[in-house]
Amino acid sequence: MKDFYSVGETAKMFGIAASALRYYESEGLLEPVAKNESGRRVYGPKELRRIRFIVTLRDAGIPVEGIRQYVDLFYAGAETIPERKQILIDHLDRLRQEAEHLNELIAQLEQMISTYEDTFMKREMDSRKADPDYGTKPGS
Amino acid sequence: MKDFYSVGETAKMFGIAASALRYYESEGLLEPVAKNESGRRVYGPKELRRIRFIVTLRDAGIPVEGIRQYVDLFYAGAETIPERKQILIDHLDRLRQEAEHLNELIAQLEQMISTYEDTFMKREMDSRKADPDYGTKPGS
DNA sequence: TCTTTACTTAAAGTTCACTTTAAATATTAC
DNA sequence: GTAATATTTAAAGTGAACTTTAAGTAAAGA
Repeated sequence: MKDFYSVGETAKMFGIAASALRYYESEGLLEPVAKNESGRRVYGPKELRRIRFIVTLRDAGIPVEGIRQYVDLFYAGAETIPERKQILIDHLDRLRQEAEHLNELIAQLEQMISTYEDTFMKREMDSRKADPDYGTKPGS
Repeated sequence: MKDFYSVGETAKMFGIAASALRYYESEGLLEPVAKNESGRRVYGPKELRRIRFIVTLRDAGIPVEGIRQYVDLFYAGAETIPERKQILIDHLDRLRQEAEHLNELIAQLEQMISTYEDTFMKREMDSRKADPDYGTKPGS
């Protein structure tokens, strides 16, 4: 279709806010975007590719600062390819650890919900022994 | 060992900050903690059990506000057990979705790192065609 | 005893990633 | 032509979950 888009159109394309695009630019994730005669940003195919890349990494949980470093390396040239790769590998490690932790939490919650199904709720925060007021309001 | 602990000792026990304990108290996750003659907080077995419960739920990603609701239900009595259970089930669902999303992201990053191992880094943000300056600094 | 460490409160500060606002200009829709 | 919508900037605001600060009191260690 078109080759060039406004900030609003571009934002909609990626499901983000126009202000987020300006923010990415201000943070150096995107090079200064070209402006038309009346000072409005014009996004071409090159910008769209970079935005797609940024959105992917953001979605993967890489912080804006990390992406900025990555982009800086990109501009530093091909000799930074191993370093860039390492950034992705490091983040992959973090994601895997996170996934592992998440699975532990899931197991813990499942335990809370099913194993103690009938009795746990009576003991969750206090045992009957320790809290004879169980089941009554604090001041009653 | 001891039956009662200071805020600092208690915090250390759970690997959180003393200020976090005061914060939880201020947010109604913990009932007002007893104070000694000189106005300092004293944490007994009952408090320790509740703190362990709170820390577990926080670790599971349940927001402070959600835990406050849970605690309120606890004080409302045994008839709120189904509702409390539902809160945990709802959060379990959220965790499972999160885990699923995380696995997709992991697969995506693995793809980025391994499938395009040798060529991807040259095409990640731009293709050669679209960016003939690839590998040089922006202004060169 | 002297000093370092721990605790108290209320209130302000922090971090991250944006979002919102304000005031001005420009474009689009009717 | 006019009104509504979109854009611009810099700067301030947001939300969550704490953390830090300030000013004061108390307890513990040498």
